[in-house]
This record gives sequence, structure tokens and C-alpha cells, in this order.
Amino acid sequence: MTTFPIRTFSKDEALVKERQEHIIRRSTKAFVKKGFSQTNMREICKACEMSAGAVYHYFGSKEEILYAVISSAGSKQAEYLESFASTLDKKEPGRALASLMRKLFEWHNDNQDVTLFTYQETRNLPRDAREQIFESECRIHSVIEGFLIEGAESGEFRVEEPKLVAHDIMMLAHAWAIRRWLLRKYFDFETYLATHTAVLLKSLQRVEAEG
Amino acid sequence: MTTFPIRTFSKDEALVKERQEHIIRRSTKAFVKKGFSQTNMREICKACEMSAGAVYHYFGSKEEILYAVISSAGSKQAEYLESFASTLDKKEPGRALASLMRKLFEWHNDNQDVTLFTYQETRNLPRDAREQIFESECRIHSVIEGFLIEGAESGEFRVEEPKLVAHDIMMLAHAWAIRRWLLRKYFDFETYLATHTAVLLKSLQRVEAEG
Amino acid sequence: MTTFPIRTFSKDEALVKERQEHIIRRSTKAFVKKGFSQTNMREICKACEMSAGAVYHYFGSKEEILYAVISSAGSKQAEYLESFASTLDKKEPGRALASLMRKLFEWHNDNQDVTLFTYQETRNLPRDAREQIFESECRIHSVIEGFLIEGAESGEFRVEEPKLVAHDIMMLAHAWAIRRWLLRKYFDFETYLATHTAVLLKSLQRVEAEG
Amino acid sequence: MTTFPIRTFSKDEALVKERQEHIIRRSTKAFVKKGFSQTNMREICKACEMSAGAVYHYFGSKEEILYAVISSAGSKQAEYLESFASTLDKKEPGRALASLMRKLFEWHNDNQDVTLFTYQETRNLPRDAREQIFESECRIHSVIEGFLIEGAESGEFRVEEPKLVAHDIMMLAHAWAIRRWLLRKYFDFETYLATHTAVLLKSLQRVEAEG
DNA sequence: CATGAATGAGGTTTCATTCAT
DNA sequence: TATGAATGAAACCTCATTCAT
Repeated sequence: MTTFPIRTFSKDEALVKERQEHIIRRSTKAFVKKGFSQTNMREICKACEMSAGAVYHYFGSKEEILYAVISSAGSKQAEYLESFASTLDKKEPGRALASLMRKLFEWHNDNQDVTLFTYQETRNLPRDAREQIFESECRIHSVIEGFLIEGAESGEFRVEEPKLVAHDIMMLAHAWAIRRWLLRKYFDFETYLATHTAVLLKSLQRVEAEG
Repeated sequence: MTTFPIRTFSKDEALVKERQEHIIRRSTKAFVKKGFSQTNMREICKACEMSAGAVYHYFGSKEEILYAVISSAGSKQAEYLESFASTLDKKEPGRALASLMRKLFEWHNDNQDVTLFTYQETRNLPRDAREQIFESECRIHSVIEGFLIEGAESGEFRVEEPKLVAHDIMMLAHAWAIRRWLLRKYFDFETYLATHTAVLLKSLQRVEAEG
Repeated sequence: MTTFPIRTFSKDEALVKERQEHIIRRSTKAFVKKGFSQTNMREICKACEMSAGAVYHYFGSKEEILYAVISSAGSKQAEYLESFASTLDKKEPGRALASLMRKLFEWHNDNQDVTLFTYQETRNLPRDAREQIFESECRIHSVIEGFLIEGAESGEFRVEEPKLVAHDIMMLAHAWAIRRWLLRKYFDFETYLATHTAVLLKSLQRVEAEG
Repeated sequence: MTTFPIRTFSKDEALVKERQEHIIRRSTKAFVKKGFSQTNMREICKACEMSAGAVYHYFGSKEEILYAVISSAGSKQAEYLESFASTLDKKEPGRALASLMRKLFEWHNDNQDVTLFTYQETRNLPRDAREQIFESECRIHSVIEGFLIEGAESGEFRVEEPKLVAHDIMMLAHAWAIRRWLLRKYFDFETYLATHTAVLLKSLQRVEAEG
């Protein structure tokens, strides 16, 4: 995970990192409950069990904390999926893609609040911070696209727009978090995942008759 | 569209409705530029070319304006799609669905800012208002689901989870607005629409060999 | 007196001016008591008998109030002296200069606190504001210099460095305010003024023997 | 120069004095750049290359440092001028006074920032500290006055208000620092000094015809 | 004796909302 | 009815000072 370009007064890098991660962890909880603008510094400090001064020792502003929270979540997700992807057998693209989808969907199931929060609050970041955030998304997008291309090149998949398919997979994983109020009414997680995995693999299937 | 209940007694309901719609229109513009929390009443009043007192004559609070903005956008969308759907020939589900998708995607292309805004700011509404908002979504969901079921019943489609497919269609329409920073890099609107329409219709196709 | 380039929300110019002058008047009193940094907004508001919001309706920041206070004092002084100077008979430079010195010294006697305050707090203004402030000083400097040159041209004075003499006169007028802790120990105002007037006029005297 | 009383018991008085002078020296630099209130302890510590704890070991508060800075500058000036005055030949008051003026004006030319700073920030000291500061001024005042009286008694000068003349000399020396924004526009240091020296000596001259 | 992380009161400023005109 | 000046609570953030290490 990256370190954040924040205003810190301390030089003990290990301490800084530890405290920053602590603040990120606790603030995330506070933020997802009430949203960024509705959470005031007093609540953040309380959640962190730190004084205002201490929090401002490690972050320059409330906005910097927001950036750290969102960016950290993005990086962690990207690292996690990249790392998992590297364990997959590229010779079996179908199976690999299914595994990857499970991990991806599970992530957003386990981190529903953060996913939703990211969609809602990224707007409150300045443009350049926002673009930093998008990078993690692009990394994940590339990983998925990679498997699609792999499968296409090995002849197992037929996929014309791998970028679009990769995007749709991500979007549907996110949907489980950001549209839960609708989806939860009708589906449980396993059904949601299984159905989409099946539909996707089916649509990627090379039609025999075409050969 | 509804007239929003106001605190002050007013004789001229038509005037009230007109003024409210004016405020909704202008506030929407102001809100999508900077977000709900970042837009203050002064800016709203300026955008509306009205005094604070006047605005508060037609809405009880800033939050009520937010609710009106989001809810109004939702209702308009639902009305528009329901009305369009009613013109479609149910005997040709494939063609009808394609037409509906185009209208749906076009709506979110034309109203990108509002779609994104809705995702971001619905959180700032109280629970019951939020649920009101979801209603419009459900109406649209039903319309789409209706065509899928129609197609299934007529034997043209094979669709196991019409609710899920309907949801995915909506989600992908929204994606064009809420993920534009990614999608716009690679696709134009027509490609995005065409590809998804094709993939969907294909996946709904009754496989002949199965018969 | 100039109007200040401040952030105001109101458009009723007369009201704005009236309220600004009220705030300037009351803030001056508050500032000279404890100094700029030691006077907080709560005290300023109390002195103005206004709420914080109201004060910020007419000034954009505490610093803008400081600027207005200092700049207003400077302008008033310059206007007052210019106006008085214009009543003086240029044909009697000696008498005119003496009158002008009295008015100048009296001003700083009557406004000791403000004179001292100006020396102390001008530093807290941004560079360009500071330069605006210096303008009033220059106007007064010019007025005094004018009489010296007049006297020289009419042959009544012998003055080699009118700019320097004009400056010294101002400085000694200010001294009565900014060094009162020392001067008051030994002199009263009239003595201070009379002695300096006499010394100056003497030193400007054309020595007969030289002719 | 004095050692400032500190709260902690310290065995090594020499070390204490050395550290205090170090802090005074570095803080002076920091203070004159941004002013007392605008310079925070972090900046002071950085300028001193010491930790906050260390600085607080040698001074009880930020205000005490301010006092030390101003008071130290005053003492140094007084000591310097007293010491220089003691080398002057009292039998030649005219020459002596001219020499003393040069040293005085040069001091304030060399320490412009500190002179200005003293005028600006003495206000931030408590009353009794302020009076301590004035003492140095009085010492210098006495030295100058002494030469004037000497000259009067020896019959070389005619001076009716030696206290006032002494004060004016000091004020004009300070003016070079505190009014530099105006004076520097028109004069260089040597002209400023020479003109004032000449004018003064002239005005002190015993008029022969009077005898 | 030195460090510098931590404290938390208090600073300036904003803003939704009201109400006298 | 319409206005917009006024309110004042509460927001974010800073900073002199302390004290455990």
C-alpha cells in the first residue's frame, strides 16, 4: 500500500504509518456510518480514541483522511486481487476467471460499506486525488482483462471487447454493494455470484458450431 | 409529478407547483456542480434567482430540496420509461427490449450528472425519504422485468432470473454515467449500447438445439 | 474616505457603509486595548454589539477589519490635514507651517492609541494592503513638504532637504504617541509642540548675515 | 547581559546562559521574519535546532522568549553605546556628540529589523516587563543627555531642553529603521546621518551675537 | 537532561434558518 | 407575500505547553 502525501510533523516513519493506519481504520468505520460531511472531527477523534491535535499530527485535514480512507481501500483491494490472480493457473482460463470473480464479489460483499462509501464520497476529493483513486480501479480492470485476453488467445474464450467485459464484471461486483437495497430483496450472495459467473462463462464460450 | 407539502398555507396551488419545479430545476444544476453539502443556500437562492425567504416558502429545508431534486428526477425517469414502454409491441419482445434499452441508456447518457448525483447524495436523505426514492427504481425495474417475462412466456426468451437480468440492465445503464471516467476512455455511447444490447439478446436467445 | 475592497453579501451600499464604519469604530476601540492578535472575534462582535455572522456580512475576515481600521484612520488623518492645509495662507509660510504642525501634533495627541496601534499592527497586513496604508502617510508628507517648498521659493525659508524635514516633523508628531511612556515623564503637550515648532522655525530661518 | 531565571534547577550556569543566548539569537531571526504571534513554537524550535522540551527548559514560555529577545537587544545596545561613550573626550562635546550619533544611527541601521520588531511587539509583554525594556532606552537617553549637558556647561552648546533633544536624536535614529519604507525612497544612510548631525550641531551652536 | 507525541481549549469562519420590515 | 440582514451554534483546525520515555 502506498504512503500518503500528507502533512506530518513526526519523523518516526514507523510510528507515523502505524498511527495513520489506525486513523484510517477507525475513520472508515465512522465515515461509513454517517457519511463524510456528516461526520465531524469530534466524532473522528472519538472513533480514533485520540485528541484532535494527535489526529492532525498525522493528517493535514479532514479531507486528507478521506483521501487516505478511500485510497487505502482501493489499494488494498487491488493488491489483494493482483496477488490472488498471480496464484491462478493461466492454462485454465475458465476456472481461473470463475475463481477471480468469486474473490472479487466476495471482497465487495465483505466490504459493502466501503464500496458504497467510495461511490458516494470520491466526489469530495480534489481532482488529482480522485485520479489517484481511479488507478486502483484500473489495476483491477487490467487483471480481469488479462484473463479474458489469455482465454481468447488460448482459444478457450471468444471475447470481442475484453475491456468492456472486464468493466461489466467489476460493475456487477460493485452492484452487490451499491444496490443492495434492491438485490438483497431477491437474492442471496451465492445465487448472485453463481448466476453471473454462469452467464458470463456461457457468453464467453466459443460456439462449437462456429468452428 | 407531485407537489411537495409546504408549511405555509397557500391558495394558489398551481403557483406553488410552478415555483417548486423552478427551484428543483435550478437547484439540480447547482447541486450537480458542487455536491449537496458543498452547495450552500446562498448559491441555491442565486441559482433560483429568489430570496432565501422565498425558497423557504416553498421548501421547508435544504434537505427537502435535495429530496425533491432526487425524487423528481426518479419520477420523471420512471414516467418517461413507463410511458415509452406502453407504446411498444409486446408481441415482439426482442425488438421491444432493444428499444427500451436504448431509451434507458439514452436517458442516463443525457442525464449523467443527475444519475451520478443520485448515487452520491441519496445517502444524505433520511431513511424514509430514501425508500421513497427507491420506488421509482422499482417501477423501472418492473417495466424491464415485464418485457423479459413477456418474452419468456411467449417462448422467445429463455430467462431464468428476470429480476436479476432487469437489474443488470439498469446497472449497466447507470454505469455509463457513474463510471464515465473509465468507460469514456475506451468507448462511445453507441458502441456501449450496441454491445450490451447484442450480448443481452444473445444470452436471452432460446438455443434451438435445446428445443 | 475610500470604501474597502471587502467581501460583502449585501447590496444596499448605504447600509454596508454605515455598518462597516460602525464595525471600524468599535473594533478600533477593541483593538487598541489588547492588540490585534490578542483580540478575538468574540470580543470584536461584543464591541460591535453584533453577532459573528453579521460582522462577517460586512467584512471577509478579521484581517480585513484590521486593514479597514488602519486604513480608515490614515485616510481620515490625511483628509483632515489636507482640508486644513487648504485654508492656510500660503503667503505666510511660517505662520502656516506652525498652524499645520499644531493640527498634526494635536491629531496624534488626540489619537495616540491609534497612532501607536498603526505602528504596531501594520505588520500583520499583507504587503499590498500595507502599501495602501503608506499612501496616506505620503499624502500628509506631501502637504508638509509643500509648505516648506513654498516658503523656500518665497524666500522666507532656507531648506535644503524639504522631504527630510517634512518627514522629521511627522516622526516627531508620531513620537508624542509612540514614545509617550518617555515623553510624558518630562513634558506636557504644549511644551512639546511649542519647543519643536520654535526649533524648526528657527532652523528654517534665513540667516540675515548670509544675504 | 543577564541570565534569565528558569524554573528547573541547573548546576551549570554557564551552559544555561549559553543556551539562552543561543535561543535568543535564533528566535530573534525567526521573530523578525513573521512577527511574534505569527511565529509558533515549532518554528522557534526549528530555528534553534532544539526540541520543544529543551527550549522550555531554558525559558518558561513563548512570552519569556519575547521578553528575552527584546530586552537582550535593548541591553546590548545600551551597553554598546555606554561603553563607546566612555571612550569619548568630554572636552570636545561637538565632536563627541557627532561620534555618538554615528554609532547610534549605525546601530539602528545594522539592526533595523530588531528596532522595528521592538516597536511592534513590546506591546505583547506584560506591563512590568515592558517597563524593564524601557530602562535600556532610558540609559541611552541619559548618555546622550549627558553629552548635551556637558556641552552646555562647558559653554559650547546652547540647549534649553536637553532631555527633549536627546529624545529627538534617538527617535530619528529609530526612524531610519521604523520608517525605512519612506526614507529609503529618498535618502541613503550617510546622507540621512550627515544631514541630521549637521542640523543638530547647528541648532546647538551658541550664537555669537547673543553673547 | 533531552525528546517530541499528545493534549484540548480556543481560534476564526460558515451556514441553514428566521423574522422584522 | 417577499426580502435579505441577522442569528449563533457548530464546523475545522492550531498551538503553547506538558510529561512519559
